Amino acid sequence: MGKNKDELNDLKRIDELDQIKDRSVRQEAERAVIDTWSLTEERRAKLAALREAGSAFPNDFRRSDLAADLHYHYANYSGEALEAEPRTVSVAGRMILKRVMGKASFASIQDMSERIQLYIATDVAGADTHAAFKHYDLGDILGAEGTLFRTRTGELSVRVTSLRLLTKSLRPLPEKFHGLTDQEQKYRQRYLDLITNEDSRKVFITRSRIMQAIRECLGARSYLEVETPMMHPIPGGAAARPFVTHHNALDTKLYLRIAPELYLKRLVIGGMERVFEINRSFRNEGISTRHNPEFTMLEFYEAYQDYAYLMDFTEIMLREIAEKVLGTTRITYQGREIDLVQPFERLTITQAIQRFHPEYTDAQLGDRAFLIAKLDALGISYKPADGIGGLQLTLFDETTEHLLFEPTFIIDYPAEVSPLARRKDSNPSVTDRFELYIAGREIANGFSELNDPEDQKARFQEQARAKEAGDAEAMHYDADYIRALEYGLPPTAGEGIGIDRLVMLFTDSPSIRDVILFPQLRRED
RNA sequence: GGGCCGUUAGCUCAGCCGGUAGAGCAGCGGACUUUUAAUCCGUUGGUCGGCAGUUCGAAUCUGCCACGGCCUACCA
Repeated sequence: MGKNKDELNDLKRIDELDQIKDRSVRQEAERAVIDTWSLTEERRAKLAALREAGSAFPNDFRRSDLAADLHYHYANYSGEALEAEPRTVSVAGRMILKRVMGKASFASIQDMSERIQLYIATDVAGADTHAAFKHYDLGDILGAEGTLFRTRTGELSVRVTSLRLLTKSLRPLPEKFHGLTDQEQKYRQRYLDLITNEDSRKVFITRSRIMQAIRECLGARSYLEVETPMMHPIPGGAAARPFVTHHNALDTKLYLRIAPELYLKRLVIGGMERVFEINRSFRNEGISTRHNPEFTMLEFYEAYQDYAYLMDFTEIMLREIAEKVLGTTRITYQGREIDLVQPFERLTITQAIQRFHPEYTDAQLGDRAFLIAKLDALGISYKPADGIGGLQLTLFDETTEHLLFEPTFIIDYPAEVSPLARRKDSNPSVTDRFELYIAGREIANGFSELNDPEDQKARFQEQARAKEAGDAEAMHYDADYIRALEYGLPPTAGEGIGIDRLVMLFTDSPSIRDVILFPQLRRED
């Protein structure tokens, strides 16, 4: 970057100046350093003056109202009504617009809810207050007391009687009209993005409401929210490469969890028949517009239910969230509309492939040699050891997944790629499992849980063999989990929902970084 | 990891076929008592991402590097 020199950098450079022996070169360099400071210099001087005068960072101002509450509450009050019966309020927030005139000025301050306009007139607030105000800078945190009124254009405003500078801002804000547009800076300095871009603020408010709606939805059905370890001695519950760390006192290797699944099922064994967890999982894989190394997942488990129930429930939950958060089940994503009120289609992997590629026959999709030839021809890589199911899934992932814009459950995943899912009674080579796709992306993954400890043991052993053979994403053998299963896991259905992707969908965000406050970026040096 | 695009004032951006840097906002000084991206007058501010090369001369052309964005590959 280099263009955003912070104070530390400047100090570093001043330090470096001492190394410069040649006097004229040094003077030149000193001037350069001071230039980078010039924009904050003025503000630092103002802060110094505040310190001289007494309390530069007061903490005794209390506000009576939030901007949005005032706008809402007085929406129907005319200017006359407000003048007839003056309402005294105190408001506080960051000054984001400033319009100074000779003897009266306007400022817009922004609090957590919204903006409200201040009117600072010499004849009401006093000449001293107005004079002081003129020296306040955009970005300063102000506290104001006054009475409500309406301006000529009808905007609800506070006619200020007293005004205080609560926190001096030393750095200038991004340009007021365009705001901050540089993507990198939006992510790195999210606070600036939040100050200047209302859209961005709204995304994170929506995110918070989605979390709340999920908790309400599950809470209403007697689910217990729990927190299980994020540091795992044996990573499990998903096929993914983990992050590795080390515990000093225990002198042991620990992994950041790739999924909470195995711990949550231990809890079901323990009698918590309905549990859920919303928190981060970590996968040591690529970063993209759809992947952040740490991502938020909801996982929930309910005893005495199966994957068919989960599909019904998922539809209900998504509708409930949409109604609560957006007030409608119709969402627009990147210009296309999705109505969650329609029942979601349910297709097997081969049905889905044939839906978009009718040229494939049942016989071809059931023929291993054909699938291999096709994948080779398409230049798609696959695991040579895979059976028909695995190859079908690879073909699906590469040719069909991204076309599933309408909410669609893909059902009956092959057992070989579903080591934790229960086998289908009518066909043990597939499982009672589904994945939900919306807007071409996997949003959820659920199944009837495998609760046969002996089958689970065999599947772990198979995974361990694959790991030996070099599959970095294959699962570890987890003896403790098998021991837990041997006590008896009731028949259970469990599901994981990628929260970040859900939020992307609900906020019409094209990138996962737009819905994560501080997405992982390369180090800034 | 691969492909494409980008990096110019604190912010948002111009800058042609190479001739040595511009606007708006912010800042500073001034005018203005209902503005709202306030307006008007004046003004400060730039190692043009870094390094090297071509050239009399590079923000501009070339190469390498750094960082970012988008697409792409594994995954949710």
